[in-house]
Amino acid sequence: MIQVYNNLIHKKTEFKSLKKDTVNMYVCGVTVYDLCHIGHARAYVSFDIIRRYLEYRGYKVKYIQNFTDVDDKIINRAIENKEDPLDLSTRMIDEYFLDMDAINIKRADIYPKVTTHIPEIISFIEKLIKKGLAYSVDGDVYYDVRKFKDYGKLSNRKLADMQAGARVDINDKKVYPLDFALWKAEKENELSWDSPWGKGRPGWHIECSAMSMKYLGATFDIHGGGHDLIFPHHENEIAQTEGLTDKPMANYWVHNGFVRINDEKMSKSLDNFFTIREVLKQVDPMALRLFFLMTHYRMPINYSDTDIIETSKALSRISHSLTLNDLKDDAVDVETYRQEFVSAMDDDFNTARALAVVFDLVKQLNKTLNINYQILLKELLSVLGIKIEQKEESIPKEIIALAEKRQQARIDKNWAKSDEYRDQISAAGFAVKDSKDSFEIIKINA
RNA sequence: GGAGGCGUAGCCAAGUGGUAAGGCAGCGGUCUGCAAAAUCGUUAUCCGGCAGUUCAAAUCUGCCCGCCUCCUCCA
Repeated sequence: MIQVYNNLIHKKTEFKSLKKDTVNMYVCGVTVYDLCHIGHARAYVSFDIIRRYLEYRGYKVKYIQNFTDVDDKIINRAIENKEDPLDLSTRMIDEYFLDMDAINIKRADIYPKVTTHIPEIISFIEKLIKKGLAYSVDGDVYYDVRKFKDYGKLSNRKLADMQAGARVDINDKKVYPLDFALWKAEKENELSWDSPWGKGRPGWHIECSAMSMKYLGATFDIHGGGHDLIFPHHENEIAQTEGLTDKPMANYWVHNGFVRINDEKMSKSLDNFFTIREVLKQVDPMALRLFFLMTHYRMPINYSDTDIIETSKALSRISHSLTLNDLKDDAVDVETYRQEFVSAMDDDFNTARALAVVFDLVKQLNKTLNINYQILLKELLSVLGIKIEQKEESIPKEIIALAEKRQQARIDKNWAKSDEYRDQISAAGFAVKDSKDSFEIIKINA
């Protein structure tokens, strides 16, 4: 039995999909105005794992993830860059895939974009107005938050308490301060579309309601995103969709914890973020993935160079045991390991626990040299999306020549000479690993 | 002010009533000319503090201390 922590009710419950063998999930994607940072990486690794595990357990998963390709940030950045906003967003989508492919995130079934769903968005807004949940003012359209009785149910807050916080926009057009924009009237020559309310563009939240409705229907199984999306984004999505349909939008609301730097939230405004590609210059992409998996997805995770380097060492332990060959094929009990893995993952996708099984398996494989452990290990790693490829490191000819000279010195038992060559090789950034009568050269990661 | 989370070995991190997973580092052994790499073994009488419930608590209750997030765009 799979248990999932549902943020709507703040507890773990048994996972039951609407349709027997299918899971429909929608994960909020990125606003494409810049390169992705490792916070994004964590989010999409988390949901990639959920998706992969559900598939492993026999579900057919339909996975939708949007791109927000029109919003203030994109427009502002495009102005700074003196480039067309849609060129910017298109470019960043390509960059997104480059990063996510590197960390082995399975592609979503559909990546809907705001700019290609304007008619759906407009029609959604029209229905909300018709139902009396939204109103238009001077070309803007706002959601009338007080008309939706469940407003605040996901983030567990009351309208009155939020006003006390008093950090809401002061905007004369709104009837009530917490009302939010569904449609924004065009500002001087900004990117805009025709609508019943004049030229303009969609507000942020409406896209997810309109697009999830289009691809997954009124109610779907899992809605995911970062912890920071709970309010206002997901709260507003619920208001829009459930206000319109009077049905639950999603049965399970799942949110991943933040990546922190020095115990503070990593964010662009604090300027303490690392992009995915910066990190991948330092370590193997799978080390980054493993780093996330070592901590449960709902917990905050502190990022540091030291920690990620430790993780690469753990990763090499796994990769090494995958390279073992000439293994025995005696019958061994492999099922116990598989069951432990499944029970860990069944428990709200507890990858930290699941990895303990993986490492036990590595140890068992090293000890017994039995191929059946290796087969299972490969199976479990693929569920976790850890793809280990035997990289052909290109070793420069001169390094090989040095190593060969050293090997001759070893045969001659000329240890002084041999050590000298080894020093030269390591100075060049390589290490020689000796075995009985041969050697291997590996590149040392800086 | 309102809502929520976290505090477990040197570091990272699971564990939510039955007596502390796993990783990294450290230590000891194997291998090696010596190393490195690899490998095997080992490493918390104890879970922020105090009180309480219980036969039994890291796990439940109360209070306290420390840290973080959300309430504005944000994965």
